[in-house]
Amino acid sequence: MLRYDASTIEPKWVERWEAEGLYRASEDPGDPRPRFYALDMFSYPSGDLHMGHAEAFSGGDTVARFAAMRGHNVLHPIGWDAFGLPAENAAIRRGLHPKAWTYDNIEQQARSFRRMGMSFDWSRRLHTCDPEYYRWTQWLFLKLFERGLAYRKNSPVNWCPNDATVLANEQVIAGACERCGTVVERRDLTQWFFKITDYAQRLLDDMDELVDYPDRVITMQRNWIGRSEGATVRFTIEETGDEVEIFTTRPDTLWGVTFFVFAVEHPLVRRLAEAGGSWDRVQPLLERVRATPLTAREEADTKEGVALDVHAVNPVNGETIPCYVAPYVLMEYGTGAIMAVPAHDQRDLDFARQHGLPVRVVITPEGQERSGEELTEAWDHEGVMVDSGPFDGERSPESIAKVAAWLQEEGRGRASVTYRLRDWLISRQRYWGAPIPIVHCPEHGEVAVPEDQLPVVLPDDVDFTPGGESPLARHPSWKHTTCPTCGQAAIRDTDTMDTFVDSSWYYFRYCSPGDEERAFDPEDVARWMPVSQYTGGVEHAILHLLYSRFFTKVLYDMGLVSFTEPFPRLMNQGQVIYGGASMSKSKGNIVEPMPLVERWGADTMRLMMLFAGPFEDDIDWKLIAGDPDKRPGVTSWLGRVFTAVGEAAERDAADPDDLRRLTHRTIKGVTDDMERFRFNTAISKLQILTNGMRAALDAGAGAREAASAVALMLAPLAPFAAEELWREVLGNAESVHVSAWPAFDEVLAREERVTMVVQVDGKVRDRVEVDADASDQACRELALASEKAVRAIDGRQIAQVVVRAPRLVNVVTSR
RNA sequence: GCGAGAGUGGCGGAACGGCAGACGCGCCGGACUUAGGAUCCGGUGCCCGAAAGGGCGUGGGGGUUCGACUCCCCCCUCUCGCACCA
Repeated sequence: MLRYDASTIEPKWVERWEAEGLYRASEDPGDPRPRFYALDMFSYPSGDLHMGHAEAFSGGDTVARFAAMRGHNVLHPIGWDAFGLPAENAAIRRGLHPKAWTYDNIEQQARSFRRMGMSFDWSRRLHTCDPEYYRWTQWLFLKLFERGLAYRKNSPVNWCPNDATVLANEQVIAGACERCGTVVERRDLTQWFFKITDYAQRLLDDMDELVDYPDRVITMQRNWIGRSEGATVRFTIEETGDEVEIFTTRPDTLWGVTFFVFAVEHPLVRRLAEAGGSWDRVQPLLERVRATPLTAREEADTKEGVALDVHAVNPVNGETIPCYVAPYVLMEYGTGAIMAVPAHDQRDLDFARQHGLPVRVVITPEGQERSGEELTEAWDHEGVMVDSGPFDGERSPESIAKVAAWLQEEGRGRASVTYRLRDWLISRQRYWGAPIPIVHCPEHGEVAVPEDQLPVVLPDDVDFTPGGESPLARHPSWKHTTCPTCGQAAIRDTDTMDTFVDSSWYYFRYCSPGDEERAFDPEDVARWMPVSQYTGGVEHAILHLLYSRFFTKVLYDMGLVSFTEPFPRLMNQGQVIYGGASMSKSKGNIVEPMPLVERWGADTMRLMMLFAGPFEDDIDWKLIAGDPDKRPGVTSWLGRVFTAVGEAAERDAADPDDLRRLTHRTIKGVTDDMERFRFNTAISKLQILTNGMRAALDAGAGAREAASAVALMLAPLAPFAAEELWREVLGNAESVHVSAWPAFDEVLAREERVTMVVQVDGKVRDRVEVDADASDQACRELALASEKAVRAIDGRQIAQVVVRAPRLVNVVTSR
């Protein structure tokens, strides 16, 4: 009897596949096969592979293998997103150099990927921390700089006074530094930004091209970009004559404005406070807010604010209203100043009540009077405009566009659009990243490093522990250079780029691995891209995907690529959790995939992941794993597949008809499931076919056709077992992974006899075997002849008989 | 607060508006075994019943339909995302 033993099968095929170059994408221009670019979100080398990798790459690899068997020339590359803070911090904790730590992890992960049997084209392997790679990251920075899409400005950041370093928002936990627990401060630093806001509208519009995306990713991106339509209106400060613009989505409430509020960072605040004589009251507020960490700002309490003691003139009615400065108005959104309409905005109402400001109702529910003084909740629903000059009686919200048009005519404002999206801050005052290829010249300012001097190499001999300024700035010689323009002494930019810059273009590089002349060859990219199927975690639903979409549009504008969306199809795997919570070291609930692979095999690991449920759903390992020393269910199944295929291979008899029908029905169903990434139901159908083979073999019949079909369909899911069966047991010469996906015979796939359900008044009373092509009339007669149905009808009159041949007859009685 | 998604046996999960619980795990019983963490066979939603059979069942309540896990409305719970966005 043929026994299944992963430990002898799997290492053997890892080596043979490698020797045969089985997964190398073909660059032969004469290759007639359609291309298929199967892309997995590349790995971050923070240690060995974890369960999340195991699941995501199991799915991605299944997609790639299925595409290959369906006749595609598949590009399935792998690489490492290897720069960045997590690696740097982990290395510092261990007293290692980030480079050594990172490359060690990459090697470890690469070994694990091989052991798992991933069908990668290893010849395209890349690491974003290689100078050969980040040279082109720097080149892309320069291209953005040339186009005015990379610029420097002063911006507030989170600052840990103990570690003396800037922290990313994600590193601030409850207002404190994640490493030392010190309360984080706010500092203003000059930083590099990418002008992604220029592309806000295109990033929205082009979502139409994302043909197969999870809805929630679309929604999250849409919300993140946060487009709001409304109007920009110009108010004048009475005391100083300054003109101040505000953005509002509700220009129809302009006649209800009773005060005006500035954000604390608004550039006019100090001047106005001095003009109004309120500076001694305003200054403490500004200082307090400045000292508050950015992350805590958002939770800051309600309606504090200070009167500036100056006034704004409402351009629609000439009214004079008091001005305030308050933290609830954000400098980052709109213009950093707002018109306040307490009757129709809850925040404004809260503020008005706190500060004793008037409330004026200008939109009322149809036919109702409302007094502002009695209002407890702002009215933000539709209604009719009142006390609104020329617009009295107009219906809101339809009137919004009319008011905006009128503002424009009158020269007091204009219809406008505002986005929540902000420019992408890419500066990091940390060591482990691609240096920003800019030289600061005392005479010429920010000067691009000439392309032929790239890469600006990250030096190894750096004290990279955080401590006051960029580690690169502390290097004794690195930053000293000459200005490319004038040759005078100049200083390199000592910041490095956000890791997300590295990962925003790696999928282009895969198309032209090792190209020393350019980031990628447009012809290679034209041949392979856009990506056919992108697979990865939903945690990248916003940043990585948005940045990649942005980069692609910039490259399109540069004429280097002919498409504007890099990933029209995206598949998100769920997370692997444990006991309802994410796995983490502090919870002590981490389960690693490699021990499972060593013990039961990579095929078992893959099948456990894919059979656990729909690919996009979370997997709670605690619920599906069972005893780690006991043979998992999917392993037992592979064992049954082996014995059945082994017996079938030795038997001469033909497959019996009912097994043949089951085989073809299974091919049809599994093909459909695979196309829709329904791996769990595909596996279930293969298990049913396995059971069918067992029954046929036990009855003394053959099962060779079924055996071949099983081996082929198993190939994308359990590649080692499938290969062993295909080549060693069934005696095929070619690898199962370059064999054609099985075809099915429509006639055989159709069922011959089906179970017809007989219902009486909607309740199942009998089941009758009928021919699959039975007529309505025949089904009706059979149903009415059913003894059980007759008993259930119990002599009542039949009001209606619903027939859905051949599956169902429902006899409705009158009562 | 706003937005999105999800609630089905002991568990993971199946079900073009038409047999609810496929497939698997677990469990129960049996076979083979020195052994079982191996393998094979049978059973397994809940309740009543010896059985035949009957009743109840997809978070709760309404609705549409001959027929609803599926479609519509309201509510509850959970998960995720955003969160003073003017």
